[in-house]
Amino acid sequence: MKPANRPYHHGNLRQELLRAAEAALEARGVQQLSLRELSRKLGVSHASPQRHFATKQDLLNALATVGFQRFDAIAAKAVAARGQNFNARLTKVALAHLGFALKHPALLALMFEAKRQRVLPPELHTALQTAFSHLPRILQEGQEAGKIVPGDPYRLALTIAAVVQGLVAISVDGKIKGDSLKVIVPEVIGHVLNGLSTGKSKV
Amino acid sequence: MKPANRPYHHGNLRQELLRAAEAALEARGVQQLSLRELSRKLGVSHASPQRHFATKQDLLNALATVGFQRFDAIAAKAVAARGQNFNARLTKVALAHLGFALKHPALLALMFEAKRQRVLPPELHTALQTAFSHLPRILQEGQEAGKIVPGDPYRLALTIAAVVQGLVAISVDGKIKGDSLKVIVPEVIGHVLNGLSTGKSKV
DNA sequence: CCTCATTGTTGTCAATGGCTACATCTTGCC
DNA sequence: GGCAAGATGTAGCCATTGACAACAATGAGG
Repeated sequence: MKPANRPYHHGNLRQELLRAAEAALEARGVQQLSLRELSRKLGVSHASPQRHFATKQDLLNALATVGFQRFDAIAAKAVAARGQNFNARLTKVALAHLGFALKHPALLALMFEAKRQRVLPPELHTALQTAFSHLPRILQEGQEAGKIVPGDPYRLALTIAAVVQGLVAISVDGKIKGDSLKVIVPEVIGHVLNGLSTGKSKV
Repeated sequence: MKPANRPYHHGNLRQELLRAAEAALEARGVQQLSLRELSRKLGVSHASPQRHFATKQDLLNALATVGFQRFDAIAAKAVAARGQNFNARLTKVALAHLGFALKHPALLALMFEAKRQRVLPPELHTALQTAFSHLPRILQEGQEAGKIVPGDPYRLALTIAAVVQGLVAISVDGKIKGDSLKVIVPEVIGHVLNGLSTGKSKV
């Protein structure tokens, strides 16, 4: 079965499994994801995944964890862009969030499904926490500059993330009534920021 | 196997299957949902579900459909309450949405997961559409009264629904950093409504 | 080199979803 | 009333799957 040119030890089967799993996930959904199929596709035996993921759920959790880590990296990058006004920065983060959602819809769904487990693996938990830890920083700066209404910055920030996540959830194929989220999100974020800003009356 | 006091024909196996499936879903998650287990629990043969749901996914879709229908009913009721100011009515709808989410978390997750299918069954599609058709009506009235900023009422309404749905998705066990969504949601909705209102400067 | 932990393999098992052929009940029609 | 036809439930089978256990190959540290 094994091509004989490939060494007995695969080398980095864990990484390859995650890669293949993500591909299969986006291609055919969680329900159709089979460990044995992954093994076949990678040319290894059907039991080898067990050395890296004790159970199928463990693999899914690992997948969700790297998902949140990538999400975190994107958000961090978007947040890092300094020197702009708050609205622009917040919109940037929201669009980064949206971009991830449009690029990896199945993975994002898996991430939030994994989060629903009764007890989550610590890595998943921390990855989840840190992934949503960026927005508050911006908002806090906004508050210190007197441009954002007072209140727990974490909660205020959550509003932005929630809007994007909710729009993604409610949309079908990244569209709402035929209009792309890429158009809708900035518009909606504009309304929300309008609500979070101190005394304004632009329309 | 069959107790002999129960007639050969169950009578309303379809309904019972849906009921049992929802219970099992909330109790143990989608992954652990087994048609055969449902059959055993209802005391019927393992093949009988096929008469009502050609495939397991069909059952899940039916479950999602009734979910959206119940969701729709709740939203409709909340919307129907007339004679109040717009903020109160919109908040009411949001809280109804939240109440559903807290009561049937697994079902709600299933609903939005089902929605991700490449092609959705027509009943599911229409149930989904109508479930989010109530908010726009209120907002439109608000616009006609000049209290809500102009724009497609459907999009504006979506903002409310998206916030709730997103908060639910991001929260863990109905809580965010230890604070119940029941406290957070009205607060956040307040901010968003502030952003959707015409000329205001409260705060 | 030689031990031993790591990683991969083969073989097996129970459970599952789905299929087919068959049994039983119900309804509509004469 | 009864009977034909469809609807609903059953029994048996199959391929696939996730998980487990016993064994094999590899490579790293002494």
